[in-house]
This record gives sequence, structure tokens and C-alpha cells, in this order.
Amino acid sequence: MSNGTTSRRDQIRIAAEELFRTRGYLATSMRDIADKMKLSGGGSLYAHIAGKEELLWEIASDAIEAFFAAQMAVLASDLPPVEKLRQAMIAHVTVIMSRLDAAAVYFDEWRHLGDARREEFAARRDEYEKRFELLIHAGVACGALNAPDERFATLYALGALNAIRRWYRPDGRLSPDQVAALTADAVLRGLIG
Amino acid sequence: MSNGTTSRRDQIRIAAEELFRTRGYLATSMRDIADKMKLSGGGSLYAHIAGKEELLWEIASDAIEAFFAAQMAVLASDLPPVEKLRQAMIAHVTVIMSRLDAAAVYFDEWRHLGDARREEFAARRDEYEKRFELLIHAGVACGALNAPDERFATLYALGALNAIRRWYRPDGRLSPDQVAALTADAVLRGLIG
DNA sequence: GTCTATATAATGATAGAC
DNA sequence: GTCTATCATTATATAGAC
Repeated sequence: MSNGTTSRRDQIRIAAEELFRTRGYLATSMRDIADKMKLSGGGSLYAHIAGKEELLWEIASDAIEAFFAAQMAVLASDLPPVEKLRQAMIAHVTVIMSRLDAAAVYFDEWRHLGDARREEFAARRDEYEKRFELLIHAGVACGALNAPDERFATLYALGALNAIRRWYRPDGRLSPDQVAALTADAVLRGLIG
Repeated sequence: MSNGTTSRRDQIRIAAEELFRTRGYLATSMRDIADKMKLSGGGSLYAHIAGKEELLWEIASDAIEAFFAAQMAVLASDLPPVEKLRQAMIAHVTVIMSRLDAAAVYFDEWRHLGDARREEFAARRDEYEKRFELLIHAGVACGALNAPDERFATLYALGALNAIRRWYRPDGRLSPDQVAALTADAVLRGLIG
């Protein structure tokens, strides 16, 4: 909501996000979510949401739009190819670190979506990742990067970035900015040869 | 088994491995496993195994021992630090690519183990990963690597390696050896700065 | 909006016939 | 070893009182 309050529906989504990350979607029951909301029995949730899978979909699609939004801002900028790639990578891992719960759904739990939504999600994610491939291609084309296999380079880069979600914790030793810079630089060195 | 046959128990484990990867542990029922074995109803499985979680444990512990075995062979060798690290990384990703189903359990599904086994697994995995950190430390100590934060370097390296399991397929464009070499080299460049 | 009670379906596991 | 039948449990979701 635009004011300082969060709707009941958003509170449910936030509770679900955290449980979906810590236990997994299938291991989280509607009663678990209700418990976290201090409601007695899962029935009350259905006054706000249509069902469990709808909750998963809302989290997944919200997450992917967060990645897109962060990426768009970088793509719109006027930077040299490699610096643009670097900024896109930093934007990507920043979304991961600032939205760890949603990122878990984005990376792992989305596969439990129903067929139609799962395919829609995968297509949109492919679209997002394709733009990284284009950034890498631009870097190779201008001679700043040396990646003989651009497809592999993209998979390598995204894989290295996405792994952050497995160990980064907000109360950890390194700040998000430090993690982002260290990771983006390590990936870029790998892509320069 | 030492001869050319596989025991019924092993057949069950192999069927379970594949289902645990493609659907996830919780989304796989004993009936699903029985279907894949062309058995009618999940009941027959219990003549061979004690239960579903025991199956998960068997796969998880077998996978971690495969990683250890591959790593041991490299550690026992007499190579300079960075080359030893390179070979350990290649051994690691080779296990992943040759055992994709088991790797899915090793990376994702082990969390559904019961408390005792889950903790035992995590401790053994930490032990395994610690040896990568020691290899990186040795590389830094001899001046061949430039990793100001060795803990981060270890997490970065393992993350980049482990990501392979998400996209590598045996019938893909690149051979396992190519993927292993490309990945290990990219990681090493990232660690040399 | 939340509560309790419940309908309906699926699950892991067991028992006993063959 | 495999089969069928079944038990106990748990799940999502709904209904109706308040």
C-alpha cells in the first residue's frame, strides 16, 4: 500500500514468502502460514486469498518483476558495454540480497506452479536472462570481453551470481555492496580471460 | 553389485533419484516410485526398503561420498597448489555432471531429511567444502592467487561450480570435459585478479 | 474477518493372501 | 516378492456461526 500500512493480504504474502524459503512450498501448510499470522486454523486465510498456489504465483511474478525493474534502469543508462554488464550484475545480486525470501521462490519453488503459470514464469525468466546474454555479446563485440562461447559465459555468469542466495545473510560479515562488487568483479575477470 | 546386475534395492534407489530431481522429494510419492518400477501400488517397495526418508538418506550419503572420493584422489596427488585446486574443481563438476540426479539431492533435497541425518549431512558437506577453502588458501599463500577474502572466494568458487547442475544436460552441445575446463578456468581467473 | 467443524483427497506405511 | 486392501494422518479448501 502507498501509506505506511500493509494490507492483510500483503502480510499473508510476506509470511508465506518466508516459510516457502525456509521450509519449501510443499512443506508449508496453510495452517503454518495461519500460525505465523497468529490466526487459529488455516480457514481464515481464504477470506483474503484464493488458494495456496495463487500465493506462490503472486510471489514468483512479483519477484521476476523486481529483477526486470532493476535491470531496466541499467539498460536505459548510457554506459560502455562492460560497465553496463557490471551494473546489471550488481543490480541482479542486489535484488537477491534484499529479497532473499522471494528469491527462493524465484529460483526453486516456482516449479510447483501449475502448468500454465509455470510456463509463463519460465518464459519471462528466459526473457530476463536473454538480456544478460545480449550484454555479454556486446562486451565481446567491442573487444572488451573474451568469451569464445557466449552461451556458456551467460550460464556461468548467472550461475555465479545466483549462488549468492545460498549463503548471503543480512547480518553477515560483508555488506550487500561489498558482496555485489566482489562477485561482479570475479565474474568479469572470468569473462575477460 | 559387483557383477553386471543391479539389486532390486538399487533399482528402487535409481528410480527414486530421478523422481527426486525432476519433481522434488516431497512431490514424489511412494506410488510414483512404484509406478516407475512397474509395480502396482507402493506397498511392494517396503519389502526392500524401510521407508521413504531412508531412501533419501541413502542417496544423499552416497552422493557426498562420491564427492569425497573424487576429491581425495586429487588431494593425494603431488601438484602445485593452483593446479591442485583446478583438478579438484574439475573432479567436483565431473561428479555433478555424471550424477545429476544424486546431485539434486545433494544440493536441494537433503533438507527434508530428519533432524539427526540432516545435521550429519550438513557437517560432512562442510568438511568437504572446507578442503576447497584450504586449497584456495594454499594458492593465496604461495602468491599464485589473489583473493583478499578467502571465505568469499570459496563461496564464490563453489557457487559457480555447483550452478552447472541447473543447466548441464548429457545430450547438450558441450562435453563434460569442455564444461569442466571452461568452468574451472573461469573461476580461477576470477580468483587471480 | 475470524472462528470451528468438516468434506474430500492424497500420503506413508502395514497386514495378510498368494 | 508382489499383490490388494486398508489404516492413520495430513492436506487444501469450504460452510456457516458469530
